[in-house]
Amino acid sequence: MSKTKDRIMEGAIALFNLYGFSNVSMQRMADDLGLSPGNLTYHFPRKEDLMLSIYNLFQKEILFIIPNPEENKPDLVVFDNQIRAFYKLQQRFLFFYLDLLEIERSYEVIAQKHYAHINNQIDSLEAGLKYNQGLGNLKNNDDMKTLRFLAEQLWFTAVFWPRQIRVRGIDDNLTNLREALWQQIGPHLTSKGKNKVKLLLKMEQLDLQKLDHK
Amino acid sequence: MSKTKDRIMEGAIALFNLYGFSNVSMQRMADDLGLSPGNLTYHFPRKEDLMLSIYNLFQKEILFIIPNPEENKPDLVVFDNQIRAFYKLQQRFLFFYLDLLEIERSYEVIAQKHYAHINNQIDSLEAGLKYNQGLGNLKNNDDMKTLRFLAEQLWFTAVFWPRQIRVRGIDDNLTNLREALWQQIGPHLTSKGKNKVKLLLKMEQLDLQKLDHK
DNA sequence: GTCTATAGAGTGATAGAC
DNA sequence: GTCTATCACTCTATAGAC
Repeated sequence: MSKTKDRIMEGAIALFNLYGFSNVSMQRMADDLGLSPGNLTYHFPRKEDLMLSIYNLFQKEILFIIPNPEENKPDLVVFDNQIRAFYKLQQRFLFFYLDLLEIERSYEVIAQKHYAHINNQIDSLEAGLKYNQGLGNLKNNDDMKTLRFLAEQLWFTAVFWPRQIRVRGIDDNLTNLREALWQQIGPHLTSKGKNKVKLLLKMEQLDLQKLDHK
Repeated sequence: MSKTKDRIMEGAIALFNLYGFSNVSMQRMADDLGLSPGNLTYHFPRKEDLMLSIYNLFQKEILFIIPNPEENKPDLVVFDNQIRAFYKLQQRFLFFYLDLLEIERSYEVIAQKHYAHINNQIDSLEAGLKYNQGLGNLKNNDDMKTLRFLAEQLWFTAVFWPRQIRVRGIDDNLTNLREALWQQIGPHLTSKGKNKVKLLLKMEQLDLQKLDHK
């Protein structure tokens, strides 16, 4: 991968995050990156080619955080760490979560790829929940349908979080997302699971207090 | 309100729903409505003026379904009807729910108006939940924070529902939305409330069976 | 109220010199 | 690999005749 190609991709991500995917033209990108438009289209002939490269990068990075269903075995602590890592990645590819529908409308190829990706992500979440059911953290009387529902709900909340924040015009932070997600899991936890989560969130508060005193 | 003005607004809503707000130019609208561009801009000098008129219409219609917090006293049956009416309105102003962020990014005036509207809607939902707590349909040990959380979650689910559907490339229907919302309310229902909801959803199934036999 | 015509800026994408 | 120059198109918005 050439150095310039890399620079263009990272620059594009930054600009897309700032102004929104549709509001960054190839022209504007070239200006901001100190490149000629001709050079830009030498590396990425069409805007779609650039988007595709960025999309592949995105998918590579997210599969590192939330792996395929059969490999996803997170206990509650690991799951909380997955949320944190996901939030970070979401900030990095923010435009993607904000403008996803517009991107899908423009590029059919990405739409098709992403449909499959979403199903895979929800399957992974479901597998993780089932794993915790086996560990005794989640209630056993919850049937398959309930866990599937919960997985879809968690995906929904996490993925549309940044858009919701902006649509409402309020401030974003990781704590609120984590709270929203754990709140949804709450009713499905066993008492064992509940204690683990309480400990998890209490440790968090202690850490925060320590930071405050610094 | 002039007849042409009305025709333009309804035509614009239809086109926005079909192709997305950003993908319908004033030019294209004029063509599709059989009007000259000049005539269009006579009635609505800027695209923003048209959007503002549509937004005001939208707000008028939605307040008829979900009134202000102090007037919102829905028992569980009424609440279910509110969901149905909301879904219908959401289909009518579909583009608004799909492209809200893009509209807010383009028109600061609408953004400001809508921030307030959202808070009002969530307040109404919360008031409705509290009312049902008083009726004994919702658990009494749920504190204020929990009900607020639930109200935000319900708003979130309902508002981003159409976008989620499209982003995943799956088919939409009212039943799935209702199921998702009742699923979230489920853990907070008293046994009295649970029975009412069961009855509500069972009656629904009977109705559907009747329709099937027709 | 409705029309034609057009300004002026921005869009993605290409050609060809160096 | 990088540049300048430019095409063909679309966008919002305006001017002025009828």
